[in-house]
Amino acid sequence: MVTGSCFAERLEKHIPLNEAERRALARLEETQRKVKRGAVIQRANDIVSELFVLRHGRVMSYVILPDGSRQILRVYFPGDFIGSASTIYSKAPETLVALADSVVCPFDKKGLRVLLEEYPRVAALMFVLSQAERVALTDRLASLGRTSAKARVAAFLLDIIHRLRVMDDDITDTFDLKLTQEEIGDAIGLTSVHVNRMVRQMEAEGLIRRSNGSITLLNEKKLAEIGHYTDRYTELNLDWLPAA
Amino acid sequence: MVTGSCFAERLEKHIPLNEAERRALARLEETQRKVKRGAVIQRANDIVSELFVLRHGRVMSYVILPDGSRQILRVYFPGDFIGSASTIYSKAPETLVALADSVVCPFDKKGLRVLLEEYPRVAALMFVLSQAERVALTDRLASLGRTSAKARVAAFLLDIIHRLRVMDDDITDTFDLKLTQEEIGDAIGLTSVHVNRMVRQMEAEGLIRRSNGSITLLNEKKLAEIGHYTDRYTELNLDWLPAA
DNA sequence: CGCGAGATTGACTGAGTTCAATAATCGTGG
DNA sequence: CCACGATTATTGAACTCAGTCAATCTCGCG
Repeated sequence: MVTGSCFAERLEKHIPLNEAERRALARLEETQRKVKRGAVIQRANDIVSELFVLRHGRVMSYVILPDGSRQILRVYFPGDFIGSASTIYSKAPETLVALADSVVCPFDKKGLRVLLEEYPRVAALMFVLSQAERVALTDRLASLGRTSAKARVAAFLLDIIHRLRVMDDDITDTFDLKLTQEEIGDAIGLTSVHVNRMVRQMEAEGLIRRSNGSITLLNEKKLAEIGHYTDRYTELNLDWLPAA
Repeated sequence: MVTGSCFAERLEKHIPLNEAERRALARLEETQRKVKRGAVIQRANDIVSELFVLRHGRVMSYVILPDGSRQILRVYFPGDFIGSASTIYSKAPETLVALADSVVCPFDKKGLRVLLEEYPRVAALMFVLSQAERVALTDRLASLGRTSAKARVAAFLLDIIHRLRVMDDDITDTFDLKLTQEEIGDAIGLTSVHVNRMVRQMEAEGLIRRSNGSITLLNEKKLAEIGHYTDRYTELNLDWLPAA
């Protein structure tokens, strides 16, 4: 039997839930599906009616443009709600691939409907958290549109570590990226060659350290300055939502 | 007295509403505020608790990076819900400026709470439409990260005209952009000089025509091809939402 | 008519790409 | 546990798209 809900746990980082809400959210995670690293969870343009909560592991979403180039849209962590575009489109606009061996909990959008109908506070919360996603995306947009290669790498690394910290208090300054340099490039609009140059430069400057796949941020303050980075995950203010 | 709700009208482009829902939405637009072209509606980093429905005119949101460069995040049209980041942040992450003389309807986020609590179907609808915004942003992300200057201009123009068409059936192939070339550049991550080069090139190739501020798309098919553009506004499928 | 914002154009520069070759690492089967 | 094939990382050199700088032009408006 499932012990708890990853998604509820995430929401409770921001606002307390009551027992009924917690139970309702846990129901979304009743079905668990293991996916191996590299496996495609959802393919762009396939007909879908499922969405997912990511329970373990790591997932990315991307699109492939007609010329073959790839834009990675987002990297997801446990507790994230993914594939939500299927709530409005019958054909998936993006591909979902596991970056590490993962566990996803699929559920039909009809299941979401029941949740939204019966737990308006959860509906409000989900609407509100989708705003946080929106702001994160606009930050990326500014990063891609208006900052240098080095700034993009810095902002990307900071974004990842901040999001990991939301769910895992143990993380201090070191984390596993689980992305190749080519994937980093596809996320921030650079070639793998240039990502490499930036990464080595930052390493040479003592901003980061690398060993195996893991990265240590040696000077977060400086990195934030270089990347024009603003943390959008810790300062959420949800007091105005209905009480539990 | 207010005749109707711009926002409700927009929602009904996607799904029918009942009388009570319509009335509740109209309440969000009870207060109307006129803003002149160029006026700042909300300033980044100011403390805010208001959000807005745009009733008439046109508004843009942007951020200014520390080096002074600007990234325009989104252009808004009548019926759009703007400034929604104030639902989670007490300090505005972005600036809102009127691109034309406009009418916005401000309301406190507490007002949103009442709406979300009492009309779960509206809450669901708002959550779901925020997904459409998200997908639009990811399309822009792919555009900025992975496509050429010409492709970005093409995609940008197509995006604007498609969004105008959602609310205004009269629009065929001509529209007023109400943006300078510098602003277009700030929206798609280019300089005004290069936007100019692309625009003239596209004009010379017979893809668009310009007169005064208005633009005519002469070959939408070709433009969509160049810009790798996908229309995300007409194919929404919301059947699974609770019935009215 | 003159002013000022925006558009246009040309010459030059440079950040990031492309191409290509080599080195390091990883996963896997024997 | 090790060798081998396949990714992934690293580096150099040439190239190119878009940026920068700066001058000129256009047009709406007081």
